[in-house]
Amino acid sequence: MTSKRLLDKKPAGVRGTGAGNFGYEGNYCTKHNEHFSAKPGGIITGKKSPVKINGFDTQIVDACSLQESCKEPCSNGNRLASGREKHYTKKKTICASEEDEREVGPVDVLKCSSFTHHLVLNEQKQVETIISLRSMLPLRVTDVSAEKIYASAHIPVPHIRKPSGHADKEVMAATVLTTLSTSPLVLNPSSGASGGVLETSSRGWKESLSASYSSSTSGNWSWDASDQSVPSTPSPPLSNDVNKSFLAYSQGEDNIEEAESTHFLFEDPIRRKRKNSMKVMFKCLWKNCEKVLSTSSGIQRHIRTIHLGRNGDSDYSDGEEDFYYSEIAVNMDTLSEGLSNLTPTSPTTTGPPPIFPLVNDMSQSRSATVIHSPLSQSAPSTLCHIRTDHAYQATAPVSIPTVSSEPLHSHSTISVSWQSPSIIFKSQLGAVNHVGILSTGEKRQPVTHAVGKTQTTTIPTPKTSTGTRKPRGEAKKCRKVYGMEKKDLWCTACRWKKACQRFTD
DNA sequence: GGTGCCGGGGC
DNA sequence: GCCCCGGCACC
Repeated sequence: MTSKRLLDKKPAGVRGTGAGNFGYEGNYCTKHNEHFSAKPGGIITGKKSPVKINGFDTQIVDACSLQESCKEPCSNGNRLASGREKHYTKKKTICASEEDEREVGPVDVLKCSSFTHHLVLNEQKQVETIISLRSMLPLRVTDVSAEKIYASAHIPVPHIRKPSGHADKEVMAATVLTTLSTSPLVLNPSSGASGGVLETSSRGWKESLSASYSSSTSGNWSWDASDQSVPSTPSPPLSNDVNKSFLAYSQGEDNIEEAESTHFLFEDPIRRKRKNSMKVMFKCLWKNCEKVLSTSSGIQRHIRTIHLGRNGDSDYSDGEEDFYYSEIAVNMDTLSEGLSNLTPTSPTTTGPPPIFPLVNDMSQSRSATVIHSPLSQSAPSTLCHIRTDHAYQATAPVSIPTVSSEPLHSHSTISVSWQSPSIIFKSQLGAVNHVGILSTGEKRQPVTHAVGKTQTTTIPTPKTSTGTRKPRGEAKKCRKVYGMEKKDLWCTACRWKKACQRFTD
């Protein structure tokens, strides 16, 4: 998901935060795999149980107004009431901010103490929504017209802003997210598994909290003005921050992607260099459909016509298509690299042509796997051997057994024999599934990390490209063995001042 | 200083 | 893709 897209969505997401509006309209921030179904009357139910958070009571909302309000904002793409199983795309809109809830005034406000929380709405019907943590951020867009639209006649619409504590929480949330987004734990792709990210991020979150806030005796959080430098790095626009950092929480795999966008925002030269090779593609998430198109309009049209059975010529879109496709970033460099690596260019290359692992599994597990594991998906499903005595590029026999029959999240083992730098295979899908930060384009890794390690250790990190140099081999090289006078006996790599291929450690 | 080799450039 | 070389780190 691109930050841009989120930004684009934001105005719609926060629209109508006026009084009386609970901010449900279109602001159903969901996790990817959250499936909702619509009950008669437009009541949306989720599979999760309602949760009371921090002891706050639930809100009472007129169901009709809710229904009404949840239709309108679907302009942002998250309409939930079609009755059809929705495949939510990763591009999510900004949830109703807590600002919304604060505006409500007397109505008790749910506090977001977890990544998602659910609002239970009475009037004999249950409504659950998932509202993301980022909803706590001060996204304040006052739209009077939206107020009119969404304000329910049945809901008392206090215009009194609920004071104190909520604003503090808002600031706290902003700081938390800011801190997260600037935390190396989040930014560093080497954090590995998403679980680790969550854990470490959580820790940093707590630490940053304790560092950023001082708690008064009344129990209210107070902002320490002297500590506003806590987000030690220049903060990008807060709205971007919201997206990035929250996703680090709620969408484990997404943090990779989001971290990438973070780098964009921070103008990291390295990232920016690679950014040029990134191309956003749009993948149809419809079951058994792996259509990937380069334009959103194209994929929308595809979904409309193929899957929704609508008139494809019509540009009219109610946004439903948005649920059925996902943006994926394709690293064109690694794409080409992977293809060239997998192509049996060497006469000694054995084995069948690489078969790209197919997206069936992907489409089933959907976006969660889109950026799941770089190597498990990037490696060809066949055992790929490359052997050549010549080219230093091909270096050594590299076998990458991967198991296409296993779940994608199972770890593939990478075995690289002898000194050769490990070749990170990037098949087409691998490149596609590599989103951002994992696709460093690095082909070579220090050999010390290459042998007998799982994929997590072979995932290139930006740091590996700088600073760490391959230790010098102990074995004599062609130069020493043959001497300068017999340079023609040297291996090609030695002649080219590359890593010797003949005498390896 | 010699060596290994990475990164980059020319063709 | 082949070939070369500057430059850097290691020994």
